[in-house]
Amino acid sequence: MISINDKSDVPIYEQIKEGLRGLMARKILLPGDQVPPIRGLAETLVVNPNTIAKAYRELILEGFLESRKGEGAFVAARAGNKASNGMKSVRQRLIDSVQLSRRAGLSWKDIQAALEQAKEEEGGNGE
Amino acid sequence: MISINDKSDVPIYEQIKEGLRGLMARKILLPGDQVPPIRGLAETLVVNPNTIAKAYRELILEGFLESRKGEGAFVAARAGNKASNGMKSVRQRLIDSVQLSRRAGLSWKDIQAALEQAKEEEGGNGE
Amino acid sequence: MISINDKSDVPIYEQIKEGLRGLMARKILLPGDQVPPIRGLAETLVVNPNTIAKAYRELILEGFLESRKGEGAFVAARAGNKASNGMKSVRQRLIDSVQLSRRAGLSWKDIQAALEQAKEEEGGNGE
Amino acid sequence: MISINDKSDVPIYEQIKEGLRGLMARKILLPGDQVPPIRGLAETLVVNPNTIAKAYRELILEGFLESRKGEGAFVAARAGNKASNGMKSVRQRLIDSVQLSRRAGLSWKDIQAALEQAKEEEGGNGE
DNA sequence: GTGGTCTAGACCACC
DNA sequence: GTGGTCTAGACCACA
Repeated sequence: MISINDKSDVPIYEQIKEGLRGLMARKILLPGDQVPPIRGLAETLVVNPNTIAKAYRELILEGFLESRKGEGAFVAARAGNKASNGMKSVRQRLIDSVQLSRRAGLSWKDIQAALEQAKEEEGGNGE
Repeated sequence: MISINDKSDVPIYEQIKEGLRGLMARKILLPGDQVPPIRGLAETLVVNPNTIAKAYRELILEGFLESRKGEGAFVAARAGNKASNGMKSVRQRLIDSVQLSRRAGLSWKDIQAALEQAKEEEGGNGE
Repeated sequence: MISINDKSDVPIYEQIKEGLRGLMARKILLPGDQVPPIRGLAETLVVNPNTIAKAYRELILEGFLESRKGEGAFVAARAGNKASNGMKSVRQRLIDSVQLSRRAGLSWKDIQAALEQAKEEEGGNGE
Repeated sequence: MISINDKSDVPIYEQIKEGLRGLMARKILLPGDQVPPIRGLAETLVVNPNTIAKAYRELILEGFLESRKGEGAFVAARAGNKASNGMKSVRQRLIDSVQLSRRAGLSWKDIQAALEQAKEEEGGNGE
């Protein structure tokens, strides 16, 4: 459902937030759906439960999730639309990353090639 | 020679390291060449000399540079090859970044658009 | 745990690095063990936290330590073996130093006497 | 006549000074003897002539050498006796080095063994 | 002039 | 609380 790259310099809790937002934006997680319990997700992702808790807490503050005591956390009503907004930072980070690669000497051709490689590694299905 | 984006969340000293490694990989800086003096580079990049020193020191530890006290820092013998290898990791990081964006819900079209934006922000001259 | 001689011309951060590597090589610090927090160690050794941070950072780059943000720094998996190897270089440096003393005209007797003096200054407990 | 270890962290000019002082103390260089010309010694040791010049300059200031314009530098009258005094710093450095090794985890036995090894590498003739 | 070390103190991110 | 980055400025060693 969500995958983590713990070698990335992107904080784990951010990766989780973005993973969940992505699932919402792509309508895989729909309003009203329950998101995985903190403990369970922490176990499957092998991260500290506090880290999951932080991700959920922020998503709640940002209005993507709602928590119901004793039941768990659920996707909020208009989360799908909002999720597209939160995506700006993801985009900016990607741009930063490209610019860093440029400064490190990669040509645009190299970068395009890397992009193709990422596409292939994923399974090659365009979207 | 090297450019810095101090708004990026990539540490300045890392940007400097990668910039220099890029110049080595592209054979613009050749073994034996002197790299700019710490204080001078600090002045042109408008950063603290310690930050440059940190970058240089790590490049020395990694074998890309050699320093001769009182003389300056110089590109090490096999720095070019090592830098080319290091380039692979830069590339890998870019791929990681793209994959992370995908997981966060960006479409390939979004990613391509972000790439174009990065190109424009840079000045638009393809390579 | 670690002792510092700030009158030595060996940099403090180097003394700290070697002290820690020694503890690893002697299996007093085992893989997974947490090393003292930067600020705490800085306080007990009466040095600037940056100096400790520099030592830790280099040990991380060399693969002896791992750091987890917000948690602390920990002894890396195969640190013990690496440290034992590193010990060789310590030994070699000692040999270099002895040979330098010889070239400077010290007799073997002088050198032996110096060794005894070092032993006494330490507290005299053989090992 | 003199050998240099450019991997040592002892400055080259110090190694040269100590080498010369050692030759004086051991009566190999006698008062009135001419020491090698700066250029020649720089060439044989493969170091910067400035470095030799610095060593000579300091030895002159310390009274070990005398320079005669147009002729070269010569061992001063009572250099032999004085040389033994200069040896204190050499000794101290050796002690520092031993203490550093101790802090790095070497046992006294290790250190004694290293000493033996240095002796053997030299040729084994006690003095 | 060069690089190397150290201090003091700030601010940030993460847990 | 933890480590990470950066600044400002000092002092030293070397060429």
